[in-house]
Amino acid sequence: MSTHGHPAGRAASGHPLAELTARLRRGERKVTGPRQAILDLLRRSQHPLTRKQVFARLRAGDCDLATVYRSMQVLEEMGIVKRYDFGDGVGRFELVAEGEDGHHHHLICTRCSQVVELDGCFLADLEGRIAERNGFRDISHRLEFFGICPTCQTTVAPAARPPASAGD
Amino acid sequence: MSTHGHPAGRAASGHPLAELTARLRRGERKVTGPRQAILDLLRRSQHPLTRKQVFARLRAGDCDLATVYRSMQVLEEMGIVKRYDFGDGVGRFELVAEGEDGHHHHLICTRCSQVVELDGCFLADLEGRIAERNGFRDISHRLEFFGICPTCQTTVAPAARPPASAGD
DNA sequence: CTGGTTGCAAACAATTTGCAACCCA
DNA sequence: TGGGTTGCAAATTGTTTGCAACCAG
Repeated sequence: MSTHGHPAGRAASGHPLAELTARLRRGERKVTGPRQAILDLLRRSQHPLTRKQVFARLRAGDCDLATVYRSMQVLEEMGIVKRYDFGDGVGRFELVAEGEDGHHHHLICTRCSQVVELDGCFLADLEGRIAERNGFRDISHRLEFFGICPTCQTTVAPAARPPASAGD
Repeated sequence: MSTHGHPAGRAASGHPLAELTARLRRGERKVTGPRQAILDLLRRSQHPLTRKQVFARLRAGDCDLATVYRSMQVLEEMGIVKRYDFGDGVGRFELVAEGEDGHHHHLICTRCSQVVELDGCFLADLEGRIAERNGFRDISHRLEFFGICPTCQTTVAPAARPPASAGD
């Protein structure tokens, strides 16, 4: 497990659109225009997108905002996308590779909102220990890192805030 | 560092109301009725509360909902409370002991929303490694654990959902 | 064909803001 | 007394839902 850089098989061209739509069909769902547009958009994105960002990047008329909401919900239920929370109360969605659970973490710049994908997870043992000590089962976790990226370190501090807009 | 049970000096009677209001004064803020009511409420709570929960538990007329929003913001800016996100998009607030940063994690039951406070943090070294490899500075993180608590394990599964209402 | 989907608008919910009255310092 | 605070209401913003028209299978 590496703890830096872009992941190997995730994001970008790693998901042919055809494979994604096939997953929809297999799940008894229809392959519609809006869904293809959304999947194609996520497919070409390296990092998680908010629903508003997805809507904004769609060509006007491609899909209604309400449909983006409904689609993300369906895709999440089917395990095709996974939702991440960067602590600002806005859900962000990322494609999950076929057959995987998509679990990984991010390093987010609190100045410019740049996102670094961190491969793998390093908390398996800790998680097990915590589950045991507290008698919990089916344990999981959410973990994200925040900091100032190299670029922003050389810049005069703008409006230091938790991650939010920047990419919109 | 322990990884279980209720923390030693946090929560509950650990914060005399007088100490809290003193912190307000020191921060050039006024000690008002609503603020005292909110602080007293947080003081007696073992776990983080949402703004709506705070409002609901106040005696009617003690404070307006808009004031709860404004107060939590002031208290957060002053470092008197810290916000936690349990992944459901709802901010939860917990008092921070004088002079501390309040950093710790939670173990949340996804069935009944019970919260276990986990003392201390075990990611210092990992955090440093990640910062170094990616050239980030002022790094921090958010980490929460989820699972099924002992009680809910013996119960017929209700509406398994991410943590949300339950305590409202 | 036909039921899952979508667009559109209305309904809800959560959070913010304007402003005059109020009250702590 | 004066400026930070508050209550109340209206304005925003984010998310969900009802329903008739539509279209993928």
